[in-house]
Amino acid sequence: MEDMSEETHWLSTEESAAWVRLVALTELLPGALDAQLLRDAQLTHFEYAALMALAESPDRTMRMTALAARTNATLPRLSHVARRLEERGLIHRFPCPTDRRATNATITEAGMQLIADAAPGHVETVRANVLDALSPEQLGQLYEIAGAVLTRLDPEQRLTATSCQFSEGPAVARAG
Amino acid sequence: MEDMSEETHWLSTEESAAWVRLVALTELLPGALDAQLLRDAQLTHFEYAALMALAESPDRTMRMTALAARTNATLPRLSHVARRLEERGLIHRFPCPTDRRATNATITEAGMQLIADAAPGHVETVRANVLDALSPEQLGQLYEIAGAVLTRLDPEQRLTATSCQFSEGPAVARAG
DNA sequence: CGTAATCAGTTGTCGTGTCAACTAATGTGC
DNA sequence: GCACATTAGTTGACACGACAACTGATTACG
Repeated sequence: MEDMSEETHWLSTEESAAWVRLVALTELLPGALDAQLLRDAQLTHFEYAALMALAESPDRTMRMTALAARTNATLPRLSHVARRLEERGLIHRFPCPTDRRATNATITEAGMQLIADAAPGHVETVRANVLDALSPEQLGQLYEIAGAVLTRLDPEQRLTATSCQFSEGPAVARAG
Repeated sequence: MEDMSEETHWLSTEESAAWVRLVALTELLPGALDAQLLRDAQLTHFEYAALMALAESPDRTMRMTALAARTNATLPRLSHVARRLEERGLIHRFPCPTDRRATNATITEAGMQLIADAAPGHVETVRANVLDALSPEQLGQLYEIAGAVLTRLDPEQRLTATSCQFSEGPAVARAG
């Protein structure tokens, strides 16, 4: 019963079982992250990630386009989010001196303070919902598996090209 | 340097690396699924999953509340989606005979036809973006890892209590 | 029983993301 | 150098999901 190059290659029992769980995971995890951050810092996980990206950048500043790539956002989405964050005083936007089309965004002191305050609770949520459930071996397996999948989903590695986010002495905690 | 039960236990390098990749995965995968299904069947992945759940149910019928739990939707969300699907003739809603508060939803023949047509492309997308990147060992590891995490995120196993979705002779293909 | 509490579902409002259109600046080719 | 294409970013209109308020039916209880 080989494929005729038109017949669908349906999922095996093992494939289907793993897939169902992965879908459930991707369905539930974002909501859990958003819920905690919204409750404790009035930030979506996306806003938190954007502020983190700025906080970890040289001069705490990034071009809008670079920040959009880093956070997997479209430019219009980032523009809307940036306007709201700026209205809250968490970031500041100013024209790029070298390219007058471009806009730079900087995280403010208030923004640094907010994510510094929010980071511990966020880390705790990550541990409680994910990391604490995994053995050290599984942590490494997850790293490999997610990396393999991201080769397909994110070939240019826009999202994962990052200086470590919470490891060791966190830049945010120091800065706060 | 033990915790004082108030100090944040920051992520290790390994934890941070795995976490960043998992976040990227959960960020990118839903968009990839939605993009293919919207292009080929004008369905979001959520709508597709809801129709699939109906198709696999006895009598192709489910209570709204049960369908909401099965798809991790709030009832208002499902109500809106159901109205749109009904307007497109893909499902049919009618009052439950035994409980006059309740509403039952049935997938129509047109709905069955649509997901039968959409399923091969969807399976192909799942393979191309995820399964083909993993070894058989990794598939099993993913199953275990996602299961462990879901113990935290979905203790009642609402999302994963499912008859296998695409395995073997798929009910949808038979029915279409 | 009859009243209160709960449950099932729908509807309206609002916040957020997507898409298309637009402005403005930079690069390209002849 | 001057059109033309491309790039960076913003804005407005629309679609979808969350939350709250609401209707109507069922259950709990005294």
